[in-house]
Amino acid sequence: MDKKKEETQKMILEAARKIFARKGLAGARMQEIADEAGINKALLHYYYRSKEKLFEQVFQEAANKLITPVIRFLGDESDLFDKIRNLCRHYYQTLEKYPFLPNFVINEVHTNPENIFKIMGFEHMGEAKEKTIHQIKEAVQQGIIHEIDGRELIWNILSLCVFPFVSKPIVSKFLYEKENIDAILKQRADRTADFIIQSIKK
Amino acid sequence: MDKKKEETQKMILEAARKIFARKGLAGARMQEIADEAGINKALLHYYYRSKEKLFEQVFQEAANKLITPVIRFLGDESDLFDKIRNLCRHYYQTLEKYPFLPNFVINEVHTNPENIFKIMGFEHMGEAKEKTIHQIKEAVQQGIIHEIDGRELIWNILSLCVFPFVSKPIVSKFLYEKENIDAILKQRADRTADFIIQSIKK
DNA sequence: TCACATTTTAACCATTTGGTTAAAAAAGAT
DNA sequence: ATCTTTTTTAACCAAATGGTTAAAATGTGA
Repeated sequence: MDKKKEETQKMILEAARKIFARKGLAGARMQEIADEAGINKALLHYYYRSKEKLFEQVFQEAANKLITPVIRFLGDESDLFDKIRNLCRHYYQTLEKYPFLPNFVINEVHTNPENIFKIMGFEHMGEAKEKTIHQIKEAVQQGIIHEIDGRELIWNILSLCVFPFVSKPIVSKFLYEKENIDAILKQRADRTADFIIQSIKK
Repeated sequence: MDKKKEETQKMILEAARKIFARKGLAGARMQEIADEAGINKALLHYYYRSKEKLFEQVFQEAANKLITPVIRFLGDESDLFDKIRNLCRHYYQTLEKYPFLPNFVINEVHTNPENIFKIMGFEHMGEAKEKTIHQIKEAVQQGIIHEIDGRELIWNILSLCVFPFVSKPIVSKFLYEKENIDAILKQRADRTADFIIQSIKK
């Protein structure tokens, strides 16, 4: 009995993910989510009281899956180059599964930033971030990599990992017209890490 | 008399830009745009018949300002490294003036891609793109740069130029907490070009 | 079969929102 | 001053949409 309950809830969440990703919070329609989930509006509200509640749940779940490992990678003891490879692989792997996530964040961070920052757990980011920035500074001083600001490097990594997913529809149209862009994206993870390491390595 | 007409039209377009950027097409409210422009809804509809028309105008104008120069840069005869520097400078300069543009494209390309592709003039992109891709291939063969696929390199440039603007609110929060992020963004253009060139240069 | 939980149906409500309209008012030009 | 254009006011409409409700139907486990 509980199985069925959980199953429908999963169906709903999956449908909500899809629709919210395509349309954003404002653009998404409860009816559309219900249709996508193969149920009706009444049942949708039976499980998730309101659109906002549903959105929050979907968003939080996805954001945690992306951010928690990032914090872990930034904070661990591994070598800088390994760290970059780990981060790239994680981003590409996770975003392959949740390609809607960046659009989510981008969409909603512009509408109500305060709320979104609360939902995304940025609490433990501080130390992890500082650790990596310190590590970069050391690598510069030791002459392992070229002079670069740690935050700038992190921002570059983020850009090269996330934007390809954000720009997928456009790039697919004007760069990879008839090819399978998902297959191409899949191969990018390690090459992106190489691109970054090549740029900073002395 | 015509001056006033044009002025209000400009006011409206500027207000619409702001609101559409923050809320997207679906999230934007005509009343809000009217308020932002300092006029009333009736006058708004007097000048721009419908929300869709208004959006199309705003979008087209902005998109052209971004894309037309890109096509020019991709298609010209300059050296590959200069080309990269030109592209980075153009993106950073233009997006500093129109930071809403990427969100625009991202938002709406997910809702109705066909329509958006029509509005954005991708017609002349083909040749320009091919020219640069060919140039990259030659540079690889001549041993000037490391082995890299032209489209991949272009995608990287795009990511490093556009995503910083897209991610500004988030990065501002968790990387540059109390600093002036706009000032930091401004300095990124040339350093981004260097980062790219450093990565590919042999 | 009985009791209970899940799901559907379908009507309904309140609010928001894009858009219209017509008349009055304000501003400009001549 | 008068004629025209721009702008405001304010009421209004229709459609879409989030959300509710209650009863019927369906399924499930004991």
